[in-house]
Amino acid sequence: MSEVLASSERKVFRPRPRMGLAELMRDDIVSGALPAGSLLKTIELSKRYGVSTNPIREALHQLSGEGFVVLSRNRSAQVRSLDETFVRNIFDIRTLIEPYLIRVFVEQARKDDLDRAREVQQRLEVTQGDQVEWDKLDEEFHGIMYKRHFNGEARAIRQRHGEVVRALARRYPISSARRATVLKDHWEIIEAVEAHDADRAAQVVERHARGAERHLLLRMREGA
Amino acid sequence: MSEVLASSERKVFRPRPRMGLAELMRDDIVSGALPAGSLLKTIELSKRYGVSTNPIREALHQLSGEGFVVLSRNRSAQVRSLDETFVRNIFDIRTLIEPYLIRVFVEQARKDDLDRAREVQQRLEVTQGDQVEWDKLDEEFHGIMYKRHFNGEARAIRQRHGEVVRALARRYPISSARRATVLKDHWEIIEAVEAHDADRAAQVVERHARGAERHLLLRMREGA
DNA sequence: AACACCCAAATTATACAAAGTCAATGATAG
DNA sequence: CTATCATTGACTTTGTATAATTTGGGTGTT
Repeated sequence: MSEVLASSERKVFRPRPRMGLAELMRDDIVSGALPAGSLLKTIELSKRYGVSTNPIREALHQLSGEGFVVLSRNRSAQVRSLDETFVRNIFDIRTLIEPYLIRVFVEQARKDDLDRAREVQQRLEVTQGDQVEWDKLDEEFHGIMYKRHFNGEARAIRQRHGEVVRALARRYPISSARRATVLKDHWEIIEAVEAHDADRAAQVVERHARGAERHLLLRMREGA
Repeated sequence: MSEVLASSERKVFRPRPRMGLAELMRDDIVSGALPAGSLLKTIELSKRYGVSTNPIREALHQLSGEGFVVLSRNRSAQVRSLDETFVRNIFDIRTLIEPYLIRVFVEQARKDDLDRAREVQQRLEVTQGDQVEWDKLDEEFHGIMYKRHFNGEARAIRQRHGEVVRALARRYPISSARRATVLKDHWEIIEAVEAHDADRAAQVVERHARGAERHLLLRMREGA
């Protein structure tokens, strides 16, 4: 019937544009490309990301579940502000969860896990300038210790919070002093795990998280 | 142009059916109406709930964010199994978060909060048979102590986990022995808060949560 | 200032097209 | 003859498009 819209004009069902529209949008939120408080209108977003409104709405629902946007009926979604309070909240939870996670690793750590951790740690030592590479290795280091924990819920919470923190850290890069402290903490964690000292490992991990929080907050205050 | 579909046949845009399709579906999941592991096909669901597939897809995304269903690309969503492992995982996290939450309440508790808590507690004492009423009051009791905590992320996690547990508890009702223990725990919490003893409050709350976990697991094993 | 009205945007319904999944079927090699 | 692998087709999800309708906020009138 209607040849008005020739096939040249019609958008042509991008098969798998998606390796995560929600992930894309989350990155844009945390990186500041979608500023806190801004109104996310589905049509604008659909233009911005080159998809129709349906996937946008689904992504918004997912992000709402994750706490990055606030939905209200018949109103534009709003970007959740990622301020100091938010960072503090996230790190409070992280400070509870990470010691809980590491205790299991102390008991179940295999030799090849520890070898891998040491290897990653050595690569961290020589990674100087590159923030992204550093973040990747740091996540891998901790990921080795948590990835086999039975509590998938806890792992998921830590994972989500980690993504926020990493994205924020890209905005406020790490100092070299902090890097040195991180490296020291990591070696101490490895030592504690090798010694099967769960209490010490948990304690170091907690201190490690608190240190990361303090450093990020400091950077946010002076860098904003 | 097309009058082919007369208004008699066309579904007529239900104006505000939705105060939570996702909530409806979540209840059906936790209550077992949508059995664990079953495949959630969007068309079937749209018939079941009397809406079109669009809202269904959005609800599925939200439930996926909340962890009740598992989405994989190009495959039907699957209902997450709410088994013992899941309960244990949730309570592990709850056992970390609730003591953290109560500590702030010990410091900030107002007189009217405590009065209200006592009032709710007295209503709990006389609530015998009604599981739903009991759950409502129990949630209100703890809600009083947590609702003003600054950490909205932690509150949200606890809230979500609480909903699951309550829904499961409807399937495996509480025993009268457990009720007595809960009442004793609650008075002990009130006492600790009044005495400004954060450590004791945290300790009691942790024990309270562990007790709830043990009781629910027991019921699940014998009741299934 | 109170009120009605209008408009932009969201919400829902529906239809259709493209692409992935899965299983059954059939062909082929050993 | 049997086991393995490729093809096919039904079913399902994912995406695009558009119409009908509600909602909430802003605008203008009294």
